[in-house]
Amino acid sequence: MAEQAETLRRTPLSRDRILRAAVALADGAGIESLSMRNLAQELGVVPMALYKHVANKDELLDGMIDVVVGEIEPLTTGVGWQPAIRRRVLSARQVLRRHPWASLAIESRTMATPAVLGYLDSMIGALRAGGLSTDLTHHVMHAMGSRILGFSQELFDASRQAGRTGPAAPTPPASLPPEVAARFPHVAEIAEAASHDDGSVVRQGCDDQFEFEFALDLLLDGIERLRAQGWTSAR
Amino acid sequence: MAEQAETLRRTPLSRDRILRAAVALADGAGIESLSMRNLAQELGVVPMALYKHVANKDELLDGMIDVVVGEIEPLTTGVGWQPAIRRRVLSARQVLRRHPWASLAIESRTMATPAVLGYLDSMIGALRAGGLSTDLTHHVMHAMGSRILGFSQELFDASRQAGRTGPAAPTPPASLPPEVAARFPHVAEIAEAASHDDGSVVRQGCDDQFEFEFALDLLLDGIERLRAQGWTSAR
DNA sequence: ACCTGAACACCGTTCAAGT
DNA sequence: ACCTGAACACCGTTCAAGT
Repeated sequence: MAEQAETLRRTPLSRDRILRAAVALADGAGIESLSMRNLAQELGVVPMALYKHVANKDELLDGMIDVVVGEIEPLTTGVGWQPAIRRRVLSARQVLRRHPWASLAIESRTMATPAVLGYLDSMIGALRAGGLSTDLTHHVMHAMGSRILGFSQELFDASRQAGRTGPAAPTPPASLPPEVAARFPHVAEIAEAASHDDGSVVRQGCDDQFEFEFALDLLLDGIERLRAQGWTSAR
Repeated sequence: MAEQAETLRRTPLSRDRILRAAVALADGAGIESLSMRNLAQELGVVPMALYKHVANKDELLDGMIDVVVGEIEPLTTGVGWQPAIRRRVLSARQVLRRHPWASLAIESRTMATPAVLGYLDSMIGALRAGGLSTDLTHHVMHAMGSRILGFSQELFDASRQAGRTGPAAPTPPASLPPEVAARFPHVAEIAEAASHDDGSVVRQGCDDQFEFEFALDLLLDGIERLRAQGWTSAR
């Protein structure tokens, strides 16, 4: 009877409630814990109940991606294209850091969800408004790749480790085991440099935010140079 | 008895034979068809036989990644750092196009396999030999991200669609459905431009190779400019 | 000591039976 | 008409039983 009371009090299932529970589950327990069965249990319903609101697991993932993309700040108006794009990409990055599973999910899905298209559309609009030709804008969107959505596909990305959550741990380069350092001397050299370049003795690893902004600005500055030169693909 | 003869003729299992069969299976049938059970069947052995040579499925994936990385051309010597890096990255790209499952596999694994470290080590060596400081080299490696291994994380990447194999189909931008075009006008505009910019009437989509090289050169040229300026992070 | 069939603890999803 | 338990066709991996 306590169960009956609980059932009565429980908010009825809805697509929205399912998506928010799924995002919370993936954030908290890792994407590998997100199964239809686990999610149903979390919501206190039978697994099959979910299928009334989402067609299948892929559609669930698409919906979760849309929730995440919806958390990204809108474009700032009244500034140049470069700071506007820069600010929004960095906002996207903050959002993706709150949902570490999302970047892999975005990559493995086909990517045609309305929220993602809307995001891309507004970014393209900002580039066009900044004076980039359709030609340049097109290639720029390709060149930015997933970085336009705030993630970078770094090869050593701690947040990518299965099930990890919370703020990323310092990345490997600092403090390589001696046998690894001997075998890969060039890796060891820059790891050494990275761990000392703030003068501190403590190992610090890499500053993810610095690295992201370095790459972002390398791209944005290069793009601005092409725009100013009137670059065209001239195919 | 025919079975017995077959058994006798059959090459004995080895880690190497397992890895090559796994790569062939993933190439041919898609990564989603790669299960320990399927792989064992392909090799004509019982699933448990695989566990004598690989500890588990993750180690199998690591081994497969090493096979793929081993196919990348060595660095060209006797040219500047920029053409040397450029050539090798483009070689890596060709390899990854033969193994469309590999980029996602690389991203989802932790990435500390010896073959990958060896590859990164030689790339770092080439940058250092080209006169980049350890400081700049470090940030450049982060900025290149997965592009140093030849893949780009584009948001619309046909080769990323589950199970797809062979050369990538032309990417979406050409020929958007009218209702999509109406809702996302900026996306439609550059899609339109892309499908017409060679003067042909036929839709062509995006030239993946062009886009990849555009982004690669945008980065490499920006890096060369920083090197020439004696850039330092000055943290 | 080696090998392997059966079993365990999971999946996503279908479908028929129950209300 | 709606809901759902059981079932189906899979997983990766453990483990004990058989040789």
